[in-house]
Amino acid sequence: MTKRVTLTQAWEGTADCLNCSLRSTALFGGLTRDDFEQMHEPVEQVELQPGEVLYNAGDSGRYMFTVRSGLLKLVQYLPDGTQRIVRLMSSTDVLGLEVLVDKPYEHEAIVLRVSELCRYPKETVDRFSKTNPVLQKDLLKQWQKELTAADEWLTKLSTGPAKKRMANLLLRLVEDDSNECFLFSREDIGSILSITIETASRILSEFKKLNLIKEIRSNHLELNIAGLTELIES
Amino acid sequence: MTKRVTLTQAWEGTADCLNCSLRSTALFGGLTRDDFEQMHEPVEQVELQPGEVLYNAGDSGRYMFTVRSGLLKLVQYLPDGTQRIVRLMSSTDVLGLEVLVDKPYEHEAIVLRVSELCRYPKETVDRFSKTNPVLQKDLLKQWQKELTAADEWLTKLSTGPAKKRMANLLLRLVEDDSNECFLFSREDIGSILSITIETASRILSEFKKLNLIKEIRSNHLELNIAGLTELIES
DNA sequence: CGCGCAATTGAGTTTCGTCAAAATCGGTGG
DNA sequence: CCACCGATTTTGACGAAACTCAATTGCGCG
Repeated sequence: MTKRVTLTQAWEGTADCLNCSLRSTALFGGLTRDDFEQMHEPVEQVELQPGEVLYNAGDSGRYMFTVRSGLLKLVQYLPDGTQRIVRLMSSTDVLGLEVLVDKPYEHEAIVLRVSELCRYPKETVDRFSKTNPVLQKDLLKQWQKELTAADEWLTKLSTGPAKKRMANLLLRLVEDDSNECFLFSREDIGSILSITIETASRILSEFKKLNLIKEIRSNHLELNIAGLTELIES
Repeated sequence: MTKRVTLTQAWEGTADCLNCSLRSTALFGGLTRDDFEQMHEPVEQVELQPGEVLYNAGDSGRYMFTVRSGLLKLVQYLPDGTQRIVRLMSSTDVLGLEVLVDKPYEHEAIVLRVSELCRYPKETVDRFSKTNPVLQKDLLKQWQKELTAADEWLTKLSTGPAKKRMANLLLRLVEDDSNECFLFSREDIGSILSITIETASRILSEFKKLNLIKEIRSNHLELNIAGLTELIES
């Protein structure tokens, strides 16, 4: 089991949205200085450590979150107790969209790597989206982004033989414009690809033998992108 | 391969949205008589036959669709040619939300059972959503509905052993308030559960032996709901 | 250095896919 | 009405892939 640490850290530090480096790609890109000054409740910013739980499935919260940096996992559980990671969230992704339509959080959100998040109440989004068509459209875009990600998760990471799924995962984890990526625990890999930790380990060992990957240092891989791509298309 | 029939049928018959029986649950539930009269392009209605293709992945269309009755599948393809059904759409579901954010259709939409659809251009939705908060919220709800469905598809129909996945599929296909359901081709079942047609067939045979299902007539099943539920939770 | 946890490796079993053959279904035409 | 055809489904035998259980190794940290 992955460690569970309840989130005790206080949300401290009001974010400086106007000078935010992500502003153009984030949800509040279309808001003006005036808008920010009119907010009843400021956007708060926080840094979270691996293992911390942002929220639990079923919680009825009023907060939404934008990822500034880092990586989180969204987890759901099956009736028989099986755990499944249904999405990975990183920079510019929005967590908790569902509270906007008055639903409780649908996943457990757990931090995988040190992450910086912005937090804002749904009322803020609600209010500005009524009059601001840009925010309105950005909301739809975020939702569509998540839906596309969900479909890709299904087709690329949950269909076909485990080796191809693993190759797809590795390519997805590549930090842009490089051929390197960081891995996480076999437990998490298994829960993403729906395989056991043993199979995950075996496949990675085989990939090393075939020179498809090279372990630079612990959990830091150099990928043979061409080779992995070929494997997927075969 | 499933049959492919191109959609030649003309869209005929303007829909009577004001008296639509689905109006309260559909996208235009919040519009008034005035709104409907102001539409540049009317909502059109059509009936489609099994096998007909509503749109292809990659098509850049301007139409969205609401399912009045029937059943359609949304299909995506993998690099190696594998086909995967990523969602089933039935009454009150909306197809083609992605055109609202100027994306081409992300799936191939194919009719599984005789279906009645309403068709409307995205401009209509765009225009009314700007001023109509109800439609605005309904849009978000539709998106969230699809996202939830996508997550459930992943956890229930794509995780764990094939028998449990099949049981989950059968329970999902139950016509409400009964214990009966209609099946489709083994090909489609396979493409939903990511198994071969042979495994699909074998599992159904075994379910019959175990009295988990009973075939009333061809592809029409009576389910032992308690038994299937137990299987899933074991 | 040694403890604890995660990861790897191995052996045996189960599940599922592949290939091939037989059975069934639906429709068509004699 | 029945015989026939093609397509789909079912069944069987075998092999490959993935899981389980168990033992071992490796790593981080006190």
